[in-house]
Parts: sequence; structure tokens; C-alpha cells
Amino acid sequence: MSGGYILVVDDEPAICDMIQTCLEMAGFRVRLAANGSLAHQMIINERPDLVLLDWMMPMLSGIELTRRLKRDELTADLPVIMLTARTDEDDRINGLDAGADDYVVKPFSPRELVARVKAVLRRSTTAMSDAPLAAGKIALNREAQTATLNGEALPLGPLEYRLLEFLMLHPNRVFSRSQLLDRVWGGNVYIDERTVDVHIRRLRKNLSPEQQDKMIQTVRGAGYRFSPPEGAEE
Amino acid sequence: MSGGYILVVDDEPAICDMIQTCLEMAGFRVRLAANGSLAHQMIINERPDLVLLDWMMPMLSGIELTRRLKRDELTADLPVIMLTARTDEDDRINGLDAGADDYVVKPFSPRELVARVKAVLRRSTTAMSDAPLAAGKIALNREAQTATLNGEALPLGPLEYRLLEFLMLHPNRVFSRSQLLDRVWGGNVYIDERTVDVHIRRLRKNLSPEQQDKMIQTVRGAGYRFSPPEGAEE
DNA sequence: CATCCTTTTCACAAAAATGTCACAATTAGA
DNA sequence: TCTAATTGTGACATTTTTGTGAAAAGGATG
Repeated sequence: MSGGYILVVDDEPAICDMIQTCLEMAGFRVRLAANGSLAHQMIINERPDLVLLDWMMPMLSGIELTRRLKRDELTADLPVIMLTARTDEDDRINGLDAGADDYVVKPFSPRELVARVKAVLRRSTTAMSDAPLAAGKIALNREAQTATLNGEALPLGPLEYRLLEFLMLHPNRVFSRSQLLDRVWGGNVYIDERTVDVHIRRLRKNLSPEQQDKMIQTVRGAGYRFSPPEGAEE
Repeated sequence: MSGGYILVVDDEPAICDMIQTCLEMAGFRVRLAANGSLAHQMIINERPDLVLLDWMMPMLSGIELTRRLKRDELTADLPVIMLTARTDEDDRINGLDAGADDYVVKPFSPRELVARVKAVLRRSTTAMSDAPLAAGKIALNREAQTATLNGEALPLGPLEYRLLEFLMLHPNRVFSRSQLLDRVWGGNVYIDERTVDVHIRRLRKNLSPEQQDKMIQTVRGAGYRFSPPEGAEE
């Protein structure tokens, strides 16, 4: 934990304070931002190691800021943890397909917060940092919401695209069907989990009409995972 | 909701009943315990997926039971949701401090209860499984749910993987077959204990097709144990 | 309202994982 | 050494999970 710092973005001073204390006791350096725009400035000015972001904020909301960060190449790989209030439970997860790496539900125990921060940091430093989202021959154009294979546009439906994008944002990580429903579908509980299978299938088919690349792998009993073919990065 | 069940601990039968109904309608299996000591017994006997715990109880209080659970390695990661009657801030803090994962304030709506249970279950299954785990030449990638030997992925079935993960999580400790059935199989009582043998065998075979490393040792009359080869640990 | 596109559900096929069994091998103790 | 208990082993049947195609259900657009 040498160079960087953790940026905490929340409009409630009490929460900020509490979080700051927790993290500093765990040995992190912390800076605070009271709103999204300010945070955005700070991030551009001096890139933090991680952003802890309240979802509900006046002005530039957490979800919006996340979207913005993830769209910019320079900040796309910046780890983001979202803080969601317990009353937001029903529509809580919507922010996650914006690209957040994890979320913590308030109220949270200090232990949990720190554990999550460490986990996300570990993940992001060791594993991946792929700002322009690409793997193998497949590249995503996040502005246009399209995917290209060797330059050729792939015929993906909206859901297929979101699914692919989400999986590519978290390579090599297994997601259960219910997690995918949460994060790609937006937390609609009333959808049959098997629906995920069907879309995975379509996605696979559209990704490689002829050859079955095994970029999207099935993990029996667990869910699905995206693994970039070989060398792939940046 | 496959193997496990949710343990509801409350001394008021009416509350118990109400909770049980809610959860069962949501598809969970439920068992009841009228007091803390009884609950403790049940937990040790057959591990639940989650414990719903009344804060105020005669004898072994909720907070005390939580502390006790969190102290034992085997039950430390058991998710606990506390039911608290007051809206007192102190209570919540204490509860979270003791290691509870969340709390619900009475009176609560059935929907909230179920939502909270689901949320905690989801969290507990995904979030905490992140520490890198390695011993000898074998390393687990817990996000990807894979085991690698010298970098090569090992062909483990889901159960084999879980078994290995569990054993590696508690190195050098002997587990009886019934303990393993509890922890790895999810407490399904109707399985022949010998089944464990078979899976241990498969795991061993897949771990080292040629040479029998003796990482997984048999302790006659007692069970099995995982011992890391030599120096190894993270 | 008709039509097109997307998404969900359903039924069945295919594949893989799991539990059980019979029997072989090993161990411990008399 | 012999015997009984315990564990290893391979095969097999069953159950569970996933793949697949097509039809139904929504939803937007004109």
C-alpha cells in the first residue's frame, strides 16, 4: 500500500468519517469527496487506487459517475466499490452493470468493508487492467455498444452485448446465473435462471458462428466465466 | 436452494411461525430453535446455510451465541442475521461488531426479511471467497473456481473442487466423513459416508494422475487431512 | 393495428456429475 | 499369521445440470 490512496465519495460527513477511520486503521490512505463532480476532478487529477462510491448522491450520482469512469479509457480499469443503502434494496444492483467491481450494503461492518476493499484491490492489481475492452480477436466499442471480430461487427442483440461486456469486464471470474441476472439484467427476480443459459448460448453462437471458441466457459454447478484466449490485454 | 436450511432462533412461537411461513413460501427450508443453546447444538450437528437470530433471548443471548459461533473456525463464516426489537443504534453496532452480517428490525415485512436473507446468502457465498490459496505446486483460483498444478488447470469436478478448497482452507486438520458431508456437501444427511471416500479418491487421482502426492492423507478411523508438502502458505 | 425485433419460456436431448455397490487391498490387533 | 475392520478402486445406474431449437410473450415503431 505504498503510493496510492482510496477515494471515498459520500455526501454524508458521518459516513465519510466512519469509513475513513476504518480504512486508515487498516493502513490505507484516504481522501474524501463530498460529491460526484468533485470526485471526478480528483480522479482525473491524481488517480486513486480505488474508489468507494455512494450510490445515492445529489448531482452526479454514483451510477452516473461509474459509467463515466468506465467509458474513459484512462479510468476504465479503476476499481469501484459501490455503497448502497439498505432501503435501496429493491433496485439496488442496477449500478453494478455500470461496471462497479463490487458493492457493499449499508450498514456494513468495518470488517466487511475492509475485507472487500482488500479483495478488490488484490484482484485489480494482480489480474487485469484492460481499459479498451478487448480479448483475442474480439474488441468492444463501448460507445456504440457493439462488438467486432477482426474488425467485422458482430450481430449481437442488446442483451447479448451487455452480457458480453459484463463478462469481459471481469475476466476469469465465475458468475452464477443469479449473479448474472442481478448484474446484467438489473436485478429482476422474476426471471427464470435458465434464461441465462439461452442467452449465453446465443452469445456463443454469435461470437463464433463456425468454431466454438471457448472464451465463454461453463463451470458446472457454478455458472459461466469468460477467459481471454491467450495473450490478450491492453 | 439445494442442500441447506435456515435456522430460526427465537423464543416466541408466534414470531417463529411467522418467519417460518415467510421463508418457506420463498422456497427455503426452515428449522426452528427456541433458545440459544439448542440452536448451538443444531448448528454443530448439521450446519445451516444461515442463522436468523433473535437478539433478546433468555439463557444464551443472541449476541453471545454469535460470538461463540464466530470464534469457532468451523462456524466462523456462517452468515448470521440478527432480529432486534429496538431501533437502538447501540444494539445494531454491537450486533455487527459481534460478527453478525446484517440485522432486521422488528416489526419487519415478510418481503424485507426474505430480501435480506437472499442478500446475505448471496454475499456470503461470493465475497469472502477471495484469498489466494496455495500449497506446494497446487494453487487455487477461487474466483475462477479452478485449481492449477504448475500453472496447468486441473480437471476437477465441482464437488472435487469444493472438497479440495475446504481441505486447503483448514490444512493439517483431520475431518471425519460426517464433518465433510456437513461442510462440503451442505449437510445432506441421507448420503452414505463412504461416498466421501470415493470423492477423496477421485480428487487424489485428479490432483496427481501419476504420482500419489500424499497431500491428502488418510487418518484411519478418523477421516482425512490435507497437509501441504513442505514450506507453503500464503 | 400490424409488424418487426427482442426476450422469455418450454420441452426435449445431451452431457456430466454424483451416489452406490461389489470386491480388492490395506491396516491393526489378537 | 489370521481375522476383522477400514479404506481403496473401478464400474454402473441415477440424478442433476446444461445445451438446443422453437414457440410464445412482450414491446417498440410505424
